[in-house]
Amino acid sequence: MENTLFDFIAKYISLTEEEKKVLLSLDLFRSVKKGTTLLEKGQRSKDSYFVLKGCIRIYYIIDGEEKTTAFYTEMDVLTPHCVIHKAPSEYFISCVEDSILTVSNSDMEAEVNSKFPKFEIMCRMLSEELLAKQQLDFDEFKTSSPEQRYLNLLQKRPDLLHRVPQYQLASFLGIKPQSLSRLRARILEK
Amino acid sequence: MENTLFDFIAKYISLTEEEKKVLLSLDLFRSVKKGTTLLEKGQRSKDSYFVLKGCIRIYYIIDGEEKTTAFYTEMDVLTPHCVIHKAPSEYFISCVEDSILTVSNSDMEAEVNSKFPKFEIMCRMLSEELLAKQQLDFDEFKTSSPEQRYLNLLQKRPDLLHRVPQYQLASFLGIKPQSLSRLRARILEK
DNA sequence: CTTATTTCTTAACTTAAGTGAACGAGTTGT
DNA sequence: ACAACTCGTTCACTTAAGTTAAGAAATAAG
Repeated sequence: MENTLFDFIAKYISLTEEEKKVLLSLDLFRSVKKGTTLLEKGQRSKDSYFVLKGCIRIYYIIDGEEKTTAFYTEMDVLTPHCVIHKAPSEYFISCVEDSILTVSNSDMEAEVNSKFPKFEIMCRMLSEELLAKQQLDFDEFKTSSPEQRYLNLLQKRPDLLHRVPQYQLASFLGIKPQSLSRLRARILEK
Repeated sequence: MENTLFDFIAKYISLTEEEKKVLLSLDLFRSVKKGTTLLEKGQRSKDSYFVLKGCIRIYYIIDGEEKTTAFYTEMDVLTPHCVIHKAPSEYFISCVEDSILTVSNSDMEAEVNSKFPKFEIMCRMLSEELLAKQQLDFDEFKTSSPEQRYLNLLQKRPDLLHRVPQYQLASFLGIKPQSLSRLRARILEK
């Protein structure tokens, strides 16, 4: 479990044993049950998440309807908008499966970053990388139809289709659950 | 012009006169004519852009059709995906209007960052902020209809509607130019 | 095990976006 | 000044997503 975290970090910087100890002393690991709400709309949380195992999602409630816009699975990092912009959260975060996460708050991160410039560098690299990747995802979404998006998801994150309820997948693809059902039936006919 | 840049930087860190001189000595400013292509698909560029004046866009060519997915105007920063991932670019970048930009390459940035940790911090803050903001934009796109997206753009970036050709706006909104025309006519009837 | 609740699918109908084509306005180039 | 081209709009038609509703299947609760 610790190793999953250290392997992830190793993609960006190399840590000494000392530094690893410091990290572990922060007591970051959390087990979270399926269905748990990690962040509510309106809250001013400072917590960021790294998924070691399991799956969490971002969702909105718009006109009384749940709209899931993002899923985070193994090795994904999620820093909520409200943490960065110090404003009440526009969305909810909840646990799709029983999960193991690291939870770190921004004050703590600021302290670690100032003590170990390495971490600052890692954070910069990571967020630059995520920004560029998300840009591509957004572009792909804009330039394709719901059916193409579904087929694309089938290629890129096939696990999601089984791990996650259809109605959450539907809004993730920007459509209604009924449309997703129909779309899948249409594809099978071919 | 230099002041626009320094004002932007001042939102994140404070610079000494010395540091400002170093920045200016890098000769970052460029004037670019409307229609100029800054980045071509397939290129392995290392250049990032900051828009002081004017407008640039990202576009793809898919099945022979131009698909514009993003516009960058005054005070916007653009680091192309290929710079971060060191891979050939998937998209083009071109100048929508005569523009004034700063152009900086990633080697230079790495050097500045290592000499002035302040810059490293600024880059981290900036990309975290952009990532969180883009996440919200993406969410809003997913959860709304083309018409809602258009009305939303009318609120948030009304200037774009006049600065940019309709067919580019259409793909930016995820639809065809004909649909945008129709949609606007529909709104006017109300 | 049975009941209740949630989730998924199907269907009929409505609405809006995609498609192909035509036309006029504006621009560019010769 | 004229032809060529680009861009925006409109129209008729096709296709797919939204909506409303009902029923089947799977899950959770008693």
